[in-house]
Amino acid sequence: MAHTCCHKEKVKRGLWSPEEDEKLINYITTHGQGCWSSVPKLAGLQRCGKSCRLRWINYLRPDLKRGNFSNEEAALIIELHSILGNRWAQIAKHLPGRTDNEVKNFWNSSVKKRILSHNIIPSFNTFSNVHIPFNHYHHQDHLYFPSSSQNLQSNFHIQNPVPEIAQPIFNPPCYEDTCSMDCVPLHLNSNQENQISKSDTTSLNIVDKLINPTTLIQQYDQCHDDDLFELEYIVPKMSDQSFEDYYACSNPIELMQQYDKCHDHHHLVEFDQPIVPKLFNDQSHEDYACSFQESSNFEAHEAPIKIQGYTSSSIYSQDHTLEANQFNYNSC
DNA sequence: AAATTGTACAACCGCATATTC
DNA sequence: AGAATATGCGGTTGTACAATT
Repeated sequence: MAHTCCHKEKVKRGLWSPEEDEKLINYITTHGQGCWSSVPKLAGLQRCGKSCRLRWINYLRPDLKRGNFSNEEAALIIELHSILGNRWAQIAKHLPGRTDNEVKNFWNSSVKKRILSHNIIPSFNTFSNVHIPFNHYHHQDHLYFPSSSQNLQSNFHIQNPVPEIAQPIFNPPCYEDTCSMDCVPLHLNSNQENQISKSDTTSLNIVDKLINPTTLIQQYDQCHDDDLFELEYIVPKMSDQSFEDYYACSNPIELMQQYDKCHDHHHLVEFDQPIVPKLFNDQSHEDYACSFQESSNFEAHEAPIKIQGYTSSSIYSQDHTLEANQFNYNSC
């Protein structure tokens, strides 16, 4: 069935011929990108507008890089995928000259295959010791926590997911070395701080949204020997980070404007988007901790919190429950 | 050499959201 | 305001080619 944009026309489908490509290139280079639904008629193509758009964006655009992915690109895709999940378009925005389709195909062929065959998440080192030029992306776009609907487990079709309730095997050095969360340096203004400190329910909700320690440890126990891919959600470890180590989840221009407004670092609350940790160069999977998908849902006004005294040891209490007074909230 | 299987990636489909009328 | 249309996205399929049997 034809798309709505071309229901009146008889449309060709399948692979594009060189002649069709030429017509489309000629039209777009002459007239620019506009209303795709009118392109087929104007360009003399028996294709639907949607197909023309896809062909241009994914194949004919002059700024496309094409060719094999470099090790740096591969590592960046893996890194971004651990944060963004299957949001290929978002990932592709960080890879100049690459399309969402290309990234998706690359993931589904090369990376996924590697994961399934080795039962690991390929780390940067898997694709050689590359230096990820994150500074290049610092102000160009935004990063998000994983969405609630997407996670590694569903992406990889894991056969034996970590069970909801598992018998924890406590091994203190392991947590301290690999999974510590000494500080979650988010930011809060005084009003918000008061609101939170006056409401245990609210503060606990926020903490719970950020981290569910019991499940974190249980899951980590299940797979801390390089099977980190089995963790439900992998996020950068948050420890001893300053504002400089964070991105705000806004669009790049907005981010820069907001950053300019408050680069004295004392008015971060003016950011109206959640703030997330910046990815570091040379991070390995050891630099990651597990978090719940709900972490993506915390609201901007909830984000500016600082939690101190929150170590991986302390979160492992005997009855596996959290007490509100385990946390100190400090404005920044 | 032919048939089969595997792989990469181009293209399509359906859906959600945005925009226009 | 709501319907119609356009756009963008992610999942999936189709196809060409390579590798294997």
